[in-house]
Amino acid sequence: MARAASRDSAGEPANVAEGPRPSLMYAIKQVELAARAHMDELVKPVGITALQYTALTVLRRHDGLSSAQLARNSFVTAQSMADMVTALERRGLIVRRRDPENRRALLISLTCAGHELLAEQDAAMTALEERMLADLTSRQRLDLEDYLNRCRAALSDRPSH
Amino acid sequence: MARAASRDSAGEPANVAEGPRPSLMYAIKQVELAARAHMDELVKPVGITALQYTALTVLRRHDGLSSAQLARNSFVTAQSMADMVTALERRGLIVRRRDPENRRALLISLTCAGHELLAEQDAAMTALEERMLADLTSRQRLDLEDYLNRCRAALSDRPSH
DNA sequence: CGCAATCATCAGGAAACCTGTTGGTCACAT
DNA sequence: ATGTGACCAACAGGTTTCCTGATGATTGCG
Repeated sequence: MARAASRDSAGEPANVAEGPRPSLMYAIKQVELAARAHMDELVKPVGITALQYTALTVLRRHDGLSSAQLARNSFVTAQSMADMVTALERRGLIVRRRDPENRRALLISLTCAGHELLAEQDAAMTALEERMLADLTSRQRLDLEDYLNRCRAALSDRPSH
Repeated sequence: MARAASRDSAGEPANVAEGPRPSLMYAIKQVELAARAHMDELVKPVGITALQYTALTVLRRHDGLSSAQLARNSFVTAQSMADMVTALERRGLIVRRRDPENRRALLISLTCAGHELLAEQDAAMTALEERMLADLTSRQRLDLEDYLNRCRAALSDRPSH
């Protein structure tokens, strides 16, 4: 394994040349990296990556998305998402069918196998999130989610008018 | 461009099959993805990626880290980090020298060019973070940082004892 | 009808990961 | 002092994820 952050570079070291530098974006990235590392270990036995798992959960919530919509949701190009979609399709976790109302698009749905795979992971993922939030009160968790949603909205494009 | 999340898959759509599913890890990931997309656009003219930029900022705060320490900080293997380190070295943004007290390790430092590159990006990065936090009060920003740090700590290895 | 926008996809390539292995160095306990 | 194990860097070889650029099919609209 040896993936976990050991003790050396953690904590607050000695030679910090402090400044009024962006710190919150870095804090978010650190939490995301740590969470993703744990997620990767959880889903590795199933043979998918944390990225693929996330895409599957998005499809569970929003059945019938197209590959292009999925790509925008993850801030990648349609070509990048196509790689992952074909991989998931080859594994039999999703199926695609022509949109009857828009013959350009292929709508993606989870297969039974896809639903089952997600269901098997739910408990572990909930436990992981619970571990992450263990130090926070219910009130603080709600606030955190609210703050994060506001950050996401603020970063949406559409600078003005 | 065309990288920004358009309006279709955003917002709260119709067919949400809601459940008590992990939501905060997903919220964090979404903010990180959005921030990274913006960062990538900012540093693209300089010819580095958001990942490389982040590594440089880590080195600015902690001069003299080894490649292995850097790897742990980013939750990747030493081999993965080696790719990026050699890229940054080839570009003249960092230098490596043998640790006099531990002849295994190579300590990494920013070059003048590396420091200058970071200095040029500081204003834009601060502006980006300000935009992200525009909707939050000072108090809420402090709370958000505190909550995130607690999440990161809770995800650190060392389950018990 | 023509034209721009959108979706999927092919081609080719770069970046960022990985496993596995080797050799050098260090700490520590036989 | 001699293992032995942990650590660091690096080489080899490979996969996944992402990119730009181009193509063809479809759609909506002026």
